[in-house]
Amino acid sequence: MQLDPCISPSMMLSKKFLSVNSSYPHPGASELALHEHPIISPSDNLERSSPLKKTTRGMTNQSDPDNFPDSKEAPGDGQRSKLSPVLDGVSEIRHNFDGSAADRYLLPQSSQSQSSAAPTTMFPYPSQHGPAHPTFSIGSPSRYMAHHPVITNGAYNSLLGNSSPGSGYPGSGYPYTQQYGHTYQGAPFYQFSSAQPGLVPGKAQVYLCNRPLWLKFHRHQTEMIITKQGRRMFPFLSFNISGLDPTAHYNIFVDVILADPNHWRFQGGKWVPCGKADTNVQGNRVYMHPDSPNTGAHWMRQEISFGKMKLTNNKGASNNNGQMVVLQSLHKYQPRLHVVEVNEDGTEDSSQPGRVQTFTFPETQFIAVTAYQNTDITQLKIDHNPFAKGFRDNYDTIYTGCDLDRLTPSPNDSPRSQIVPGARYSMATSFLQDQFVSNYAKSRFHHPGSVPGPGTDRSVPHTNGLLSPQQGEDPGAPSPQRWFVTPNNRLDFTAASAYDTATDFAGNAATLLSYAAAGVKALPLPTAGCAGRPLGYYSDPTGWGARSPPQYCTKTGSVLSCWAPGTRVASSNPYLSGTEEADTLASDRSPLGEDTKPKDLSDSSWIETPPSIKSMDSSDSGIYEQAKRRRLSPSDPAVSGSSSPLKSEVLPSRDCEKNCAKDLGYYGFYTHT
DNA sequence: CCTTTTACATGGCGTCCGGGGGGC
DNA sequence: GCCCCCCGGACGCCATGTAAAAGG
Repeated sequence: MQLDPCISPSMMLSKKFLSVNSSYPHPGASELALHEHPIISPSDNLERSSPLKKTTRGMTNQSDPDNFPDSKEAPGDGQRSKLSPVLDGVSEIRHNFDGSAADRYLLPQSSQSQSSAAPTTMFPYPSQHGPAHPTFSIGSPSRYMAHHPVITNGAYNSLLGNSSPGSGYPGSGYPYTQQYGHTYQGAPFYQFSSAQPGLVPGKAQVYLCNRPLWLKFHRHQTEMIITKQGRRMFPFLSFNISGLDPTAHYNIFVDVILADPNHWRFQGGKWVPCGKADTNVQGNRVYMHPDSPNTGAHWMRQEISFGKMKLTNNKGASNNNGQMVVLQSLHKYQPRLHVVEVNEDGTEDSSQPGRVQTFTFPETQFIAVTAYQNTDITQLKIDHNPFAKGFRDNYDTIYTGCDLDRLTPSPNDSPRSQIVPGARYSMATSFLQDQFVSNYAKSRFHHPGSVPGPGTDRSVPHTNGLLSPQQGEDPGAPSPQRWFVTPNNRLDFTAASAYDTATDFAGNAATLLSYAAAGVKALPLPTAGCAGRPLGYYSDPTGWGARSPPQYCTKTGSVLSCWAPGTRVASSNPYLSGTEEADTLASDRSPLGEDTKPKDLSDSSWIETPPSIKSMDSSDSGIYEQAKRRRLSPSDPAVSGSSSPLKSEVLPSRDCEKNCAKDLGYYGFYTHT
């Protein structure tokens, strides 16, 4: 992989976003998005007076999401219906970042093309037959309500206006449809025009809190179950936002649009396009966050979680359930986050255009299915979704990794606390565990000898399956449970300044921040290796840590500027980029003293391969193979041999260290591009 | 044959209720 | 004896993936 110096954001825009005139972004759009992250000076983001410095007034952010689990109960429902669109000069930002190495190194166009030349590639990124992302024109007011595939003149407000009286959510009223229809019509992939009157420079910076987990799924082509009654997403969408005006009011919602025009089928262990997507799908495609509308301070104070958002294939559900997003099975979708500035009463001020910002995270793409196709995805879901603990019957039996720093939910984790948004943000331990990425999977992803390929066919037994999370424990990685933050004590982006001073810890700033933002509950941290670890999340200047740092995307003037904190290019930025390719740089990282400590954080925040698992993986140990099986017989020697979780905990740290040492090999694997 | 639907088992949380212990 | 608090069990609910049946 060729790495190029940072390209100016404007260049990126002109080349990547503005020059696209085909109906769809080229087949590798997703990959491009994953690898290209224009880098700008953080100062650009401060174009406007820092909202954080402003005095907060009229805050109405005390609503407890838990009190409004349903759209019907959400405050301000009535107001939302009054929202009017601001379609002119909308400040829309396409936020494409996944934290790839591109955060630091931008791929040349040629590389981009190449990367996108393999539409069926499932690894490291899923097949992107055809465009991976919907395209839309900022200049097109219809983007918010285009009825697929035809863009209608409807407007954002009209959509809102269509909301059923009983539901404050646009869901029922949002005739949201696929946006990629825009591209069908040849609309520019991205369209920014500084000449647009009223265009407000991008203010918000958003990052996907649970991005590492998303990436894990993304590697295998994420699948999301859709049912008639609705199924929650897992991983669910969770964001942290900064750069909003603390006193201004915003509506934040997610819509799900077709990522490409294809109908997909899982054949031969991989997803392949099969015919055209059904574009005549009706139903709600929007999920308004229950807290909407609310102040910027509210949105920035905590994590914005969409854990209650449900996916359904029941078209009728769109009329009576704002929580439901109607999708079609075997279609690929792309969720998007929209931030709309509104008046205090929740109405949109049409006199001030450019108050809508859209953020797209390619790694959150998924294919809607009624039954899991790829067993890898199934296993990932089981291993990471606390609600699926019942299927981890080998969870605590065969894995002997050092689970002191478990990254994945333990059997004692609370699924609800992890998922329930709002007040339970303060109980973010749940979220940490739930959305957090265990290390184990990475081992297989990074195994030099087993380049992750397409998922196995469901009829095919696991031959290279996944290890249980427990096995994936990284001895050195601090468990999210051990990262503690005073409840409701948000670690704002400003806290990132700590990155400048602390070099002892490498970590996932994004994750930490998200957790902090969520108000991670303080937990006793008896573990020596982790106890006393400060709340602060420190990056390693060497680039070792912070693989998934907050990635900001903002727009300065007409320029879309995305950057990953810590990008090496922007030396002034203390953050480090968090990318898949970043892993490849691991080998370049200078040792950080003790193996386990500095690396702990990075591992914890990233999906590093747990030493224990890696070693097994690399050695093709029988245990590893067994671990990959969905179910293990308790009588299995490998299982009974380490039946107690405690046993794993008392494993000599020496073993962990030894295993950790082996990790380098895996990191190195990706180093060679 | 493929996809979708449905019933089922599992796990966990919240609520309710009763029992036990302690204080007044 | 009364009241309060704590604890634990029962129950309901929710969410999950699995497996079989049903549908096209």
